[in-house]
Amino acid sequence: MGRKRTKSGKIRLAEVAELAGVSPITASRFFRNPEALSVAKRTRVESAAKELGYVPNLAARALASQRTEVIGVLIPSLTNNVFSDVLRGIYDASEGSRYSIQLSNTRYSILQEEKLLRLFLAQKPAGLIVTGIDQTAESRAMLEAADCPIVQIMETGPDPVDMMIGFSHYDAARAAIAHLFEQGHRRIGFVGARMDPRVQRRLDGYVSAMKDAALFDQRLVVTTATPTSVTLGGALFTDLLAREPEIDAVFCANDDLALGVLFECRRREIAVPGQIAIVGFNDLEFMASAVPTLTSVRTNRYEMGKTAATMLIEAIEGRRPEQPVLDLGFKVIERQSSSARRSDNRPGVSGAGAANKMIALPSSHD
Amino acid sequence: MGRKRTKSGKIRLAEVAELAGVSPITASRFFRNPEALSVAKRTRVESAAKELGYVPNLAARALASQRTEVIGVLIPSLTNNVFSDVLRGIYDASEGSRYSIQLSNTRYSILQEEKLLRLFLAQKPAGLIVTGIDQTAESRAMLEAADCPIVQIMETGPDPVDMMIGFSHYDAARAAIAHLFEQGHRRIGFVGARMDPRVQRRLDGYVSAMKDAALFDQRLVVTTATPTSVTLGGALFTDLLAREPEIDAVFCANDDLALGVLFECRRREIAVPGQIAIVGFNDLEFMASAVPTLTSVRTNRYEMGKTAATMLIEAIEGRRPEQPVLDLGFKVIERQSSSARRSDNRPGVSGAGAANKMIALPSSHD
DNA sequence: AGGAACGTTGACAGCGCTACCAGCAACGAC
DNA sequence: GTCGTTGCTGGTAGCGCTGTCAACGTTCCT
Repeated sequence: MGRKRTKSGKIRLAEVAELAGVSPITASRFFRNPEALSVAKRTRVESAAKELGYVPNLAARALASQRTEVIGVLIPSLTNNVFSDVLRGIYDASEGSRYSIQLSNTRYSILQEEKLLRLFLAQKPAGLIVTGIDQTAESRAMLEAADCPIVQIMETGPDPVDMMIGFSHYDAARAAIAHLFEQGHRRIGFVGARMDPRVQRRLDGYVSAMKDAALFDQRLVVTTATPTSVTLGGALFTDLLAREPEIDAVFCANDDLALGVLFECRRREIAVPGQIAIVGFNDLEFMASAVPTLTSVRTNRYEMGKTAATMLIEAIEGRRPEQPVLDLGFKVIERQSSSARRSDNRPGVSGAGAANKMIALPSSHD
Repeated sequence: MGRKRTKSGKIRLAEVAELAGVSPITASRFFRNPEALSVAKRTRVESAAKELGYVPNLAARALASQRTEVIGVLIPSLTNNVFSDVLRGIYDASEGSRYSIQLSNTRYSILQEEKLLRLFLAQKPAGLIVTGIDQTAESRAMLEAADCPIVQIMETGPDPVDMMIGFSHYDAARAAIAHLFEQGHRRIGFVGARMDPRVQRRLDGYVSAMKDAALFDQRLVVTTATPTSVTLGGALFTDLLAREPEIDAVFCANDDLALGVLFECRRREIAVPGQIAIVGFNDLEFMASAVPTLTSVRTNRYEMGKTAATMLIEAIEGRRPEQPVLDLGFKVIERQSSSARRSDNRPGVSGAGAANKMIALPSSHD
């Protein structure tokens, strides 16, 4: 009557239990909460499972327990370097745990995010990682009604749904501008692409810092909804120069744009930082090795992903972190591209030689 | 008797069936094979499902049907730009289908890959995408025994497990070297990092091309197992120059290295391409916007991911592609950094000006 | 010595869905 | 008119695991 071996030849929990001489339910407990077993049975089940090469059937487990061991991750982009670092952190943290990552790409659309959220939630994930704090009202309601831990990543803000880990893009932008002020720059342009909420907040930080110094001018701001790229950095900078030839610095909303600006300067024989200083955002690896080296705002992307996933897993397992909102901060990494202005006698258009001399400038930090 | 509404308040198939006035099994069929229903019942079930907001329980479905709707993807790195493009293609292709992507990172370890493969296979995935053709014997055996379609991506080779989509890294490297030969370069260095199998094959292609021209010299090759980076490109190039100061071109195993070499040249005031030509690999976005623009070998990464996933899904659903092995090819995109050597009178060390003149050179393609 | 408290174990009854097969009507072939 | 054949539908019986609860033995307290 009782089926012996399953037709597919797969090892089931029942086989393990039989070999170990315990009931199936005891074997089941071994995999969920080993401490609940006596040491004798624990070792018996363990060796039986190993001997048979038992692998639990996740679908059956999910069905019976009414929950899955899936962590849903919603990010806006798969190509942006920023997110690949975050993702790597998330995957690293999930590795070795029982949880698996289910990734979806919102493509910077909060409507798409809402749709994906609905899909995820229907499968009762163990936890959820979502990007940012700008969800639709509907998404927000779903998140709040969800009976699983949730971490919002990439930025901090008031009113977290549950846990939150990130930093203030607004403050980071202000710090970048403050650094440029310190170095003696005054007419500082802003170059931004994609203009997702976090880039927007960087712009807000830029605007407020400039206004505080009574230096704000709308003509200094060039943005586009187009996805970011190095080439785009050059194009936006070209626009900026056309509007406002007298700028002495550019704050770029990300490093790709900054690199594009650097190349465009080289193309136009504009000395960096002699004539124009450049500051990027994120501190991608290449910033330290460009010529001149490029100043940027370092953000802890890998740590953000890793910590988010770690916190989430802890919370799933009932150990809520003492500190549900974490600000990982940022750091302005000062390099050659934003060194102090030397003098007023700007090098002429044949300034390529001058640009080369920049190499002699000391790299401030890092 | 029969339980009415599930305690969790969730809508089940039974509720949909009841509202539609059909048996549960008929409702079930609607979601798997709508054509099998009469038009009347089909529309009834459809509207009932919509009205109740029914979402199928994937765990139950997987348990009952003994298979999942998960496509496993094994890639070696999450940070490498190359893979993020491939991944984007895979996710784009899976979107809208019933299949979900389960991603794992082998970290360039075939042992790790074997472990992950075992894990994946135990959950009976609907299909599998694996990177490359260098699996362990054990992995290979598991793949061959797997009863699901499999696509190997990133390169082509003999003896596919099932389907395969990629290109020949060996041929691509040879084409890059042939291009440099055409431009008059002879002492061509090779710079490579990580040295995973595909980079190794690029090196093999380089070696064979150089040997064919009787120009091979072991001192021209600088490699390291270290993961690639822009900074590393500069360091490896420095090594190469120390070994062999008389080189006139560098073939970089990827674009990050190429950018690092470019920066190092700038730092050393070596004219590109006047004194040294640079060719990269992959044709990342920034290559077209560097100064000088950088020649690279374009590979169709996004298409590779997208086509792989599309082929896989087709195969899962029983429509095996007529052509199970697909070579997506490559293309040498000739840009300023590898333009023809002009003359023998090399510009002096103050060659930065000369480098700037490069801007005037026409960009060949793209 | 009695009883509470604890730690450990097992029986039962599904979780929500689908594979399998049987049934039934409608239709055409002979 | 009988017999397949086809198209559609439904019943039965699980898929492999776990939640719940009861039962058991042991220890410790009073």
